[in-house]
Amino acid sequence: MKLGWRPNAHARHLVRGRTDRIGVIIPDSRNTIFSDIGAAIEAEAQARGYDCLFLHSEGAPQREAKFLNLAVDGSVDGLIVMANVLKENHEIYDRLREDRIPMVFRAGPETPGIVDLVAVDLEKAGYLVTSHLLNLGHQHIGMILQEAAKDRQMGRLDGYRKAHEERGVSIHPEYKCYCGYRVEDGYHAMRSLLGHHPEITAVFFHNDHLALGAFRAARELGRRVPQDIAVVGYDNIELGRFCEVPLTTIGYSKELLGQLLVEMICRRMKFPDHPPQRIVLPPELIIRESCGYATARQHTP
Amino acid sequence: MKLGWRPNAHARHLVRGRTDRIGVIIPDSRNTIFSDIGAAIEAEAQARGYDCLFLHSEGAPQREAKFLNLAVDGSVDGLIVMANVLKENHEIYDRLREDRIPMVFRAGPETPGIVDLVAVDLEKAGYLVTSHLLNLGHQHIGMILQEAAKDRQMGRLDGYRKAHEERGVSIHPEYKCYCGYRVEDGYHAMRSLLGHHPEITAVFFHNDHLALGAFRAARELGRRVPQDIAVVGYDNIELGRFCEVPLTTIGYSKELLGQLLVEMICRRMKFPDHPPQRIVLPPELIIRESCGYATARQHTP
DNA sequence: TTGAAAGCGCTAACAA
DNA sequence: TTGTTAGCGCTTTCAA
Repeated sequence: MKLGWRPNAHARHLVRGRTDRIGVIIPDSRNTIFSDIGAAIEAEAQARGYDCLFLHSEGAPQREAKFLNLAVDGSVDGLIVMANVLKENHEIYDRLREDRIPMVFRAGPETPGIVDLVAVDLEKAGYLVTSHLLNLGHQHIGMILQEAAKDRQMGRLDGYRKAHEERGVSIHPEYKCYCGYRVEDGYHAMRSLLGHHPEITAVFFHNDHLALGAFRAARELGRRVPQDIAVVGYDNIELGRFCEVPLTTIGYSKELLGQLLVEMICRRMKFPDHPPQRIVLPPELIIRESCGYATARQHTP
Repeated sequence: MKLGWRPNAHARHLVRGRTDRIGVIIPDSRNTIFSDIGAAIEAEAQARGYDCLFLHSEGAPQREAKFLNLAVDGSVDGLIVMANVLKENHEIYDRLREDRIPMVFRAGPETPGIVDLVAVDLEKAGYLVTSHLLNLGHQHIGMILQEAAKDRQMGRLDGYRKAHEERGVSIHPEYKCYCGYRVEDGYHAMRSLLGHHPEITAVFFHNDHLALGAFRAARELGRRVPQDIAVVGYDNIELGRFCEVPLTTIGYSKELLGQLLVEMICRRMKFPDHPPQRIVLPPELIIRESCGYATARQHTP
């Protein structure tokens, strides 16, 4: 054995037929929820002898397509897809499934197709948030959702509707709007929504990242959070705890989510013919201060 | 040529002796400044025919060491290192340099050793911020820096000192403290610093990410931003524009930074024997509202 | 136990 | 122009 010898990864992978690496496709590198879930995924993957490659599709279908190809060309053994872009690459996903490329998804439970996936119960999330807001006396509740995930938000809207119906409060479809995935988009959506419907006193955002843009919007409109306008997020990212007014939000176990995704991809890589599995995680309402102090002590970290 | 033929990346890389991929080592996946710079790097890399692998060391030397090995085993052709962990892996870096592994660094200009690097002029940054605060009438200015980068902050401190000396304002070494890299660490550092030194009326943070934790801390201490306490960050991340009180900060061209890093790594990969190059970028003071409205119109986006 | 040889799937060089 | 072949550096198998 020569000194200074350095093994070559490609030769090794070529002959072994696998890399012990899994690709993790992330839709938005600036939203720290994906850093959190990514960290959980990586921890579990490490424990099972896999390395992770994090791939940022940034909402671009052709980028996602390129990353999907990494599984085809053998650069990774399997794929965990946290991306939103499903319909644009529908054909590619179909082909991958035919080719038996190991893939698992993190998505809403209503994602179509027979695939392995871990999801959060969005209907329950929508119901928990809306009930909380209605209980606090809000009658005009806005929703700002992410355009890219539009076709997978039925659950959230169902929960919203159910909570209203239970209390006999009428629903205004025009209180719902869609925006992009950047903080800036949350900011503009908030300004626009409150501009058109000043009677709205509470807004439920698609995620915490978007909700962070709401604070400046509210301030510029002369509305104080939470006295004049309530704000609720989704994801429970760290930043939400450290806003000037800590953010009320929906949380779920990121550790468990990461763990399950890795468990699933490992199972799929080992047993390509097992039937697909779907797991739905329960959401939890985390009450901080952005909706008022009513029951603020309950969950503050 | 068979139908359904899929090329194998490893065989290709093995025979070509290169991958056209570069690894980008990122110290903290939750700080969005690295997403921004990463996006700039990737854009430039794409344009030159390279793909990027983003690797999150999360401040752990052994993780960084593992990623460094990707260049050794041929998984990537070169490395862009944005990490802070230099001293723990000093030996490894030395060996990589001896082995002629292409590497470039993003770091403070006082980083030791003869290496390719792109930096921002930290002394000027420290001077700009401190001068601005002194001009606004602040006499007791705190600094909250990142522990992990402690040995590379001389420049920033020099600028701080120079601004004080020019105005004959005395410096209190105890106004300077160090913390971790998470928002939470910024929050705790702020509470602790203002707790021990309530006379402080302005705080300059190591970066925007840490500074975001300051808002909640200030509020809990009964101090309003900016009326009772001024806050300044560094990096100009998007979130800083959308805080309830938009953050005054130091900006620099992330596009140019990314471009230069990629340019440098390409040069290094082509010409392993060229002498190392150092480029220092100018910082720019971006005045928003977190230090008071004095000259607030100047730079607001 | 140790050593030699086959071959993974591709590219590049060379021959036809 | 098109087709054939050597060989990249490893792991695994089989022989000694």
